[in-house]
Parts: sequence; structure tokens; C-alpha cells
Amino acid sequence: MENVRNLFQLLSRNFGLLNEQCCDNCCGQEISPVQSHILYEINRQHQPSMQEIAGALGMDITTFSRQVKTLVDKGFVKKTPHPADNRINILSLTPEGLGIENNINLTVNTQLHSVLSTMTEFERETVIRSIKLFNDAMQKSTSSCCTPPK
Amino acid sequence: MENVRNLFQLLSRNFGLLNEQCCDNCCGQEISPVQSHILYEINRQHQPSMQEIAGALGMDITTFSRQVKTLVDKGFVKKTPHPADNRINILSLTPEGLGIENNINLTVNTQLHSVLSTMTEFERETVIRSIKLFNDAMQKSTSSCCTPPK
DNA sequence: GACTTATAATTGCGAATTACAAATATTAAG
DNA sequence: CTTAATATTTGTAATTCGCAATTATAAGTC
Repeated sequence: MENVRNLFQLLSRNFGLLNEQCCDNCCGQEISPVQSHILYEINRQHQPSMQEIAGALGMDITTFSRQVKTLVDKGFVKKTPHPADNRINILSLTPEGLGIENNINLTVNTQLHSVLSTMTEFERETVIRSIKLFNDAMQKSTSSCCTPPK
Repeated sequence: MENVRNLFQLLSRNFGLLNEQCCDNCCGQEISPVQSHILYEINRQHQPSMQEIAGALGMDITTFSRQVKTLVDKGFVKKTPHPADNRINILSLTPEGLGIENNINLTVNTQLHSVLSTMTEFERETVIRSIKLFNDAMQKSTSSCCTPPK
């Protein structure tokens, strides 16, 4: 059995570092890697509730609640009560939050493209397609983990 | 410019979850994801010093020092003074530490292979080769980040 | 409608993690 | 021998984390 863990251990480490570096470089002290994940996911989903984002990120809901609170205090996230169910809060990015999110996007993309630019066109496309493929497979496989069956 | 951040954001998230899940499943309470990274890197390098491991992981040396201390207390890591320079501590895994590391390796590999098993042989090999390729490119590109020039 | 149960989110709390600044220990340089 | 440099640890305070308990709202039952 080939040792694929090696590959992914390095991959996750590298990306983790890149992620922190980005938070420092492009957002100063105003955001942490975890918070960057949260902004990303709020932006991605359509009118998500707290549970939905926390679930997607595999975060404990109480930890998530506090992180959201600080993001609200910073003015990056807005909580809107669900019109049909007052228990639920709909999360959305404020214009400032969206600005930060776009900033991160740009910075990370630039860095990644700089890494990818050392490859040939063919390699680059293969790599991108491969990761897409892998993510899909992963999603199917781990969906049972983060969204408990009941 | 294609949005490659998307891919890597999901990738790192998925692997992060998988990593935590592994720490819970295969090691119980006795190890955290950060500590798993440390064991991995100690095992990988040849008679590494504290600085070398902390540098490779991009960790603050004081945080690293404390994490190593808890790993020593748990009996997974050994610190040996460098014969020629008493300031330096050489890090190594104890038999128990190596056991844990092998355990993690096996568990993560099994899970990853389960994910990869949904692909065709060709896809699988392409994915593995691609990640290898990308790690190499990343390594070259970020080496300046984690090992500051001086 | 009153009462119980279920769900969404927050808060109390203690433990673990983090990083800056300062201290310690050892070696190297002049 | 004194000073500067390097490796590691400790003081300390802020942040993060997750379990248990709490609050607030909604849904189900009689």
C-alpha cells in the first residue's frame, strides 16, 4: 500500500502556512485562519444558518458561535433572524467582510499561481484537475463524518 | 486568472478534518493534530534539532518547545543533548512514539486509499503524481518563508 | 391552550494553545 | 576574559477550544 499520507501531510502543512502567511500579509491582525475559513464558507453558501456553516467546517457549534461573534464585532459578518423561525440566524458578509474575503482570495490566488507558474501548461492543468477530482471523492467519502446521520 | 484558491481551501479543510478524526479514532485523547505533525517530522528527519523541526513546521520556537515537553512527558519523544554542542537537543521518537506514528500512518493511509478507491486506476495515479508535483513546486516556492535567510 | 419535547444558539468554565518578551545555558569570537 | 551569538526554556497574558448547562424559540401531544 503506497504511503499517500506523506503527500497529504506535506500538502496540508504547506497550505496551512500559506494560509497564515496570507492572513498576516493581506489582512494584518484583523483576521485569523479559522475566521478566514468562516468568511469563505459564508460567502459560498446561500443564506446559510449558523449550523450549516459550522457543520460544513466541522467546527464545534459553541466555538463557532464565539468566532462569529467576534466577526460580527469586527463588522465583517451580519446575523439576520430567519423570517420563519426566530431560533435560526442567517449569516451573511457585510461589504467590509466581502472586501476582506476578496482580498484573501486575490492574495492566495496570486501566491498559488506563482507556485503553479513553475510548471508546464500541461502539468498545471493536470494538477488542477486532479485536485478537483480528489476533492469530489473526499466530499462523498467524508460527508458522513461532518453531517452526522441524525 | 482561475480561482485555484477554492480547490485548496477545500482540500486543506478536508484534510484537516480527516487529520483530527484520525487523532480521535486511532490515538484517543493522547495526541493532537499539531503533535501529530511534530511526530511525523521528527520521524522523517535524521537526528533533527528543535530548531530544525520547528522551522520545517513553521512553528514558533517557544510554542514548539512546550509541545515537545508534553510529548516527552507522554513518553513519545526523547531529547538527547548534541555531543558536540550542549545547547542543541537532538529529537527522536521513543518506541511508543514510533508506535503512535505508525498507527497514524496506517489509519490515514487506509482512509485516503478508501477515498482514492472510488477512482479509476488512471485517475488515482494521476492524482498522486499531481500532488507530488505540486508539493515540490510549493516547497521551492515557500522555502524562503519558513527558513528565514538570516 | 397547557405541557412536553426538540432544535438553534449562547454562556460558564476550565483546559490547552499561542506568541511576545525576558531569562538561562552554552558556545564562539575578539 | 569579556562580549556577542545561538539554542532552548520560562513568565505571562491573550486567545481558542469543547463539554455541560442555559436560554429562547418552535413543534408535537393531549
